[in-house]
Amino acid sequence: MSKVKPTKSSPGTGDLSATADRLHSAAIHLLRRVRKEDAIMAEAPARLSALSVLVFGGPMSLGELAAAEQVKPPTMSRVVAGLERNGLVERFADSKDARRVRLCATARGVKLMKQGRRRRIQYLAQNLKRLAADELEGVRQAVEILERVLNHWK
Amino acid sequence: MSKVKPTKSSPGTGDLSATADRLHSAAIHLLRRVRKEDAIMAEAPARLSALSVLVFGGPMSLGELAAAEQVKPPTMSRVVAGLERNGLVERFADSKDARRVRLCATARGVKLMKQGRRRRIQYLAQNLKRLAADELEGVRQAVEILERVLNHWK
DNA sequence: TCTATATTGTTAGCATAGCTAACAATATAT
DNA sequence: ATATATTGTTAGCTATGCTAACAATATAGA
Repeated sequence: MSKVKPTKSSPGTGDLSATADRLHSAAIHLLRRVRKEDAIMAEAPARLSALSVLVFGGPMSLGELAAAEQVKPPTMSRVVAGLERNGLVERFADSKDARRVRLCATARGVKLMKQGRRRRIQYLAQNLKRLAADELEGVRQAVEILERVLNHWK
Repeated sequence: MSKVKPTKSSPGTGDLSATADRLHSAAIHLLRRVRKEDAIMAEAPARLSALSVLVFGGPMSLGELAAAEQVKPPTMSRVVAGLERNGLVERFADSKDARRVRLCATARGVKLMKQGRRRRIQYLAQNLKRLAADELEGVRQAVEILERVLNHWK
């Protein structure tokens, strides 16, 4: 996008602006690519993301899952309905509170996530080949930084 | 997320898998946050992204814009229709080829993009404050690496 | 030239995914 | 016992992705 020449000392506003824009744009395009790969799994991105939380985070209620995915309950309600229809998630009654629903990934759901993981390995490995080892390390560190920032976001 | 124990030899596979997953997840959550900010502008993400390409890349045809945004022409057709309805983009006839449409950002469209940029500066600046200068630099370099990878993606 | 093919963009129709508003069912507090 | 709060669903809106089918225009070939 913008050709920001390393403007002198202070990591200045212009630099930050460019980084913000480019990070935004990179995220958009990265997700578009990954979506094309995930299409083979016949599950849409929001579903895969929610399923991932259930598989790696363990069973939880609908509200908790919605909070984890930062969407409103009605949205998650429909996402879960789709996952349930496809046999990837099961609902159980909460013994303590009849309003709540306990959501669990099924064996098939877990299997699908593992397949997706394998697919992403292949996909990324194929496309990160031209990266030097230290560049890959740079990406890895940046992801950690981003996670930290996102977790403490205001 | 996943507890991938570094499975045997090849230095990368488990690590690469985790990086892939976390990068994917970080991108999803980053966009969700940014979308909440952009909501104030009353323009949806795909529109802002397309408008950004027009503002910073100059006028182009619908097909070119679709290619730049990696979506199919019908999708971009509707995105542009929305931008046009809101007075952010104008269409002009191509003098050489009556099938083609020349898309231009209006003054209002340019202004909106600049406001959005300013907003993102504030937004990111606010949330990157706790990053050390070298961490911020790390993010910046990682964005460059990602851009390069995305540009040469297969 | 006339005709066949290719390109460019639109429209229609489908699915996913976000939202708010309004509701039912259940828990909790007064 | 009644009022209020919480949890989740349903209905209905918008936006964004897709494919298929079409119209309009350009281009290539007989």
